[in-house]
Amino acid sequence: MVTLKQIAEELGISITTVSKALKEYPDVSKKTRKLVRETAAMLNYKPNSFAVNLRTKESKTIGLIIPEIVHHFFSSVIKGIISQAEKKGYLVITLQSNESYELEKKQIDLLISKRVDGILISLANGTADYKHISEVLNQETPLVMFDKIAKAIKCSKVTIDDRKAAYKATQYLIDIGCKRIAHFRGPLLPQNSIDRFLGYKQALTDNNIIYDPTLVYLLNKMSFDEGKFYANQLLKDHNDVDGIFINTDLVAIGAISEFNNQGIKVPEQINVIGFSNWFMASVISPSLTTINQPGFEIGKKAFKLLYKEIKDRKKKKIINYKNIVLETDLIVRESTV
Amino acid sequence: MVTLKQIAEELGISITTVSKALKEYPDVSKKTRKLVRETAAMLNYKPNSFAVNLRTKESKTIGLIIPEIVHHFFSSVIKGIISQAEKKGYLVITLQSNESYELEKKQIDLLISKRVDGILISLANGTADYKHISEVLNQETPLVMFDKIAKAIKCSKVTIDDRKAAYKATQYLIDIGCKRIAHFRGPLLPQNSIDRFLGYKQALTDNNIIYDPTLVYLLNKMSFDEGKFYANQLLKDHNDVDGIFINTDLVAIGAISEFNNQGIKVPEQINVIGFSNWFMASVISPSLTTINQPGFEIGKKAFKLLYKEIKDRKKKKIINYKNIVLETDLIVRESTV
DNA sequence: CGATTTTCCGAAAACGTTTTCGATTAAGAT
DNA sequence: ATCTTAATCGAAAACGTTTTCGGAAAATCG
Repeated sequence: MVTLKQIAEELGISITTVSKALKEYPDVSKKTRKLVRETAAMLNYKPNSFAVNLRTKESKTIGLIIPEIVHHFFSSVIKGIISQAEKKGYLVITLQSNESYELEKKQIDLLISKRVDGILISLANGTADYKHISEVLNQETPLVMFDKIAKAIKCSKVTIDDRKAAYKATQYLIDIGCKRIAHFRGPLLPQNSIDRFLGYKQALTDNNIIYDPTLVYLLNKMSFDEGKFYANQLLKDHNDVDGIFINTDLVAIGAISEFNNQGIKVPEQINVIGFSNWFMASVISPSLTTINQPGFEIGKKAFKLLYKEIKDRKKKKIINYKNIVLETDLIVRESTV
Repeated sequence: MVTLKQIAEELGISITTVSKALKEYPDVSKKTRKLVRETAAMLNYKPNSFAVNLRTKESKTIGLIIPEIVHHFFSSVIKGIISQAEKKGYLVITLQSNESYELEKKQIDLLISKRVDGILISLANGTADYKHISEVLNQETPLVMFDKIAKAIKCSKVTIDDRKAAYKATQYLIDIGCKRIAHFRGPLLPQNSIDRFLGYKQALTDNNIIYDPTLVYLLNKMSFDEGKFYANQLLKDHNDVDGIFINTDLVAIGAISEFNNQGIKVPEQINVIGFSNWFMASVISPSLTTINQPGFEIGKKAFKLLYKEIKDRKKKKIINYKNIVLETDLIVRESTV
């Protein structure tokens, strides 16, 4: 591995001059600059990033913690983050919390130890207290949250308006004539499922439909099988339901599968709307009407915010945290009339 | 940020002793070791990894280059790699080549510049020459390939036996009574689609079924829509096909969708087998019979090989490259009788 | 031609570790 | 008491870069 020293010896000049020449300092003559550049290229010189890091105190690396990698939405986010980071010369270290608070804590520690320049995180479902996050903030390490956030923490965030999106979905069901609209909701944590439930409820009351709690089913694992299970349950409990807004595409697909099996026609007998717009939703039949959750965009925006904060901190600027809320679209497909 | 120096001053001993105490050197007394440990903990000391890297010449970080992140198989691989790496104290930097040779080259350069301890890579479809890979190997940087590999390169590899898997799939179609079996194959690069085609062909001839080239369709983008398109084409060209082995689940799902639309019963009229076992395959209807490509396992094994090579190189051991070929299973579902 | 400015270069310190090797002290042996 | 050995510590070099600051040489000016 060739070093500045070797280039210096090769040319009979000092290390200092070589270093400055390569960084285009104005106080080294154009002639030597060129000379240094050429021999550096010839020797295939690559700066030792360990030394650079030590000297400059930054690694041009950020950490990313997500609950689950094998997941259409999150992998889209990762892609958005990485694509944007690469443009700015940043590399990203990805970690998976597996929805576990304990792991999340360890991983934050790991990243801090590695001295990443910043952290991007979507909280695990299991995370209820935020000491580990506060510590990061105290250490002056930039951090931005996305999707599954903690409202109480003072930092930049990028999310969608779950409540509004859910409202939009429910309103659509109402608009196409549904009178009895059920909802499969998620657990009490994270906030997202609460907001989606609230949006659903709000849409009902705004349209003078009385909210019936028995039409709301609380799922825990949010799996395909749970979708099937509760679809079956729903059919037993209520024979008059004509529309259903479901917290997650995967569950919705499970429900549709169950409806198919039982000979219930979607959308003729029951209209189904999912949430997230997983790729899957477009290829099943009937294809699923759903809310598009722009993962790639969320990732890009999250990185941009983090990048700005890193830069601002370096310039000792005061940083004002932003709260970006991305728009969601209702994507109408075959599961609604 | 607290350093060794600060701990040393706090205790009135030398930096050397502090460092050695923390690393449990036997030449520092148990008493001081304990003392140092305690004050280090009290001051919340975290070694500066930049300095450690510089000194030890290793970063405990590996690079990972994959063609596409938003992809069930690859994200499973990532998960496998990260989970295993974490256990061994390694962090992983993920990059996406987007199936582009140029990008792949740049990213390899980037990782080398960052001085990762090793590289894991699945080649882009666009890569035909391997100079960039050879360079890595020349630099003595451990590298292992997985899934989309270059047979010509001397390094460890982990793959599945595409040919055998395809043979298995085709044989199954024959076993359940199919007489006219079509195949949707992938492009000429990477090797995988060739091998799968070869496996298909072999199974036919081994069963005394004459190979009919008009039953093989070469797709390029391997998309859902292409699946639909060629399914339609197949129906026009041949009315006697009773089974089809398709290179990729996504295409297979497209084909099934087209068959559904045209009122062709799967599996009664046409049996369909896919490849990869994307999650999607289990939730569509009819659910898809397919070959399970164990992404998570591939990732784990790939990291383990890389890890071993990193260790061996440090010990100046001679390294013998391994070629791990993982078993695949045929997962029978509703798309075959 | 002397004075002043500009241009160009390099010495040296610093970043925070790790590790070698020699020094000092304490303990044990004679 | 002296000598040997073991136990404990620290000085210093090294990893490869960046950057400050001062100095020498060259160019400009009066």
